[in-house]
Amino acid sequence: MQVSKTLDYAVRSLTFMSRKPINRFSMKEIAESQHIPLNYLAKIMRRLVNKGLVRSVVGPEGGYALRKSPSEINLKEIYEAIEGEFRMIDCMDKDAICALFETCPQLPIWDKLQVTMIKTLESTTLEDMLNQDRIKAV
Amino acid sequence: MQVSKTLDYAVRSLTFMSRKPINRFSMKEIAESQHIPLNYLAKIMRRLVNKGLVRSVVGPEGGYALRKSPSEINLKEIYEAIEGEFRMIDCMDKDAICALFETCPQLPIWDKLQVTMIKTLESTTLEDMLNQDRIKAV
DNA sequence: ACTACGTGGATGTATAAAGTCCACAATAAT
DNA sequence: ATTATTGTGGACTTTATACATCCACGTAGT
Repeated sequence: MQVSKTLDYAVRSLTFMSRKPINRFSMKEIAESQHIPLNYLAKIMRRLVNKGLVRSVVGPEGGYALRKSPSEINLKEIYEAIEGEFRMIDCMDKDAICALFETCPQLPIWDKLQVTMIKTLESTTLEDMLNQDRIKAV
Repeated sequence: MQVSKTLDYAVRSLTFMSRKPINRFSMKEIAESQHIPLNYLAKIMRRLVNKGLVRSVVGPEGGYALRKSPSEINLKEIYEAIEGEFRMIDCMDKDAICALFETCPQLPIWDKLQVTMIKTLESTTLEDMLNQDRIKAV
């Protein structure tokens, strides 16, 4: 029940891109500013591109740009681009039919928790992150 | 951001113990009914005993019993017994001083999410699980 | 004394997360 | 056209953690 490093990297990168009104950030630029291994970031960016959160341009002067404004990109989209559909828990027997399914009192509870999480993720956008600047806050 | 199998095992076991007004469940009994490897369950139970959620009796006719009523045991306690303190995310640089800390716009957001999660976990008790019986519900 | 049962810790295994590498494709500048 | 730059796609390796197993020991009921 933790945010993976990979998801953190993705959020960081997108937040970084949200901060300046520039529409082209090179992978190198992002990787260095956010302390992310370049090749690993490449992999992450591909997912964001494929899921339509980010546009990419190849070649010299190439790089990435957000496809939507920061206020229109929420954490749920980012989560799903990186990790796939959000599921709080898998059934005991992940691959076969779970013998305990019918009398599984905790399932509905995890479901409820899941809904809560999804709603919260959905209602938090990149813009919200921008306004949280620690330096300002302190 | 997922419930681990181990936590699931713990919740299952405690829920199982909540269902009947008996105050002694052998490890074997729990393991079999919940399809949990016996030796692994042993390890889990030790944590629950150490954290004071469960009382144990050694020897013949020994076993486990809840120390509190199901309505007084919430998910947060169980989580913490198994996984330790709830943290949504670690700083980028887990072991050293994180270079990005001061200008880390996402930290406050993860904190907020964390608070939401903890509150929800805290307000859900074993008793809530009991009332969720799928068979009755359908 | 014997048996049933939990304890504690060491050890092993499987799976997933994190990270690396490289040949290739696209494009801007020369 | 050629070259330099930048992203792409996938294979591969490494490392960490979750999950699981084992066994010698302590305790208590008979």
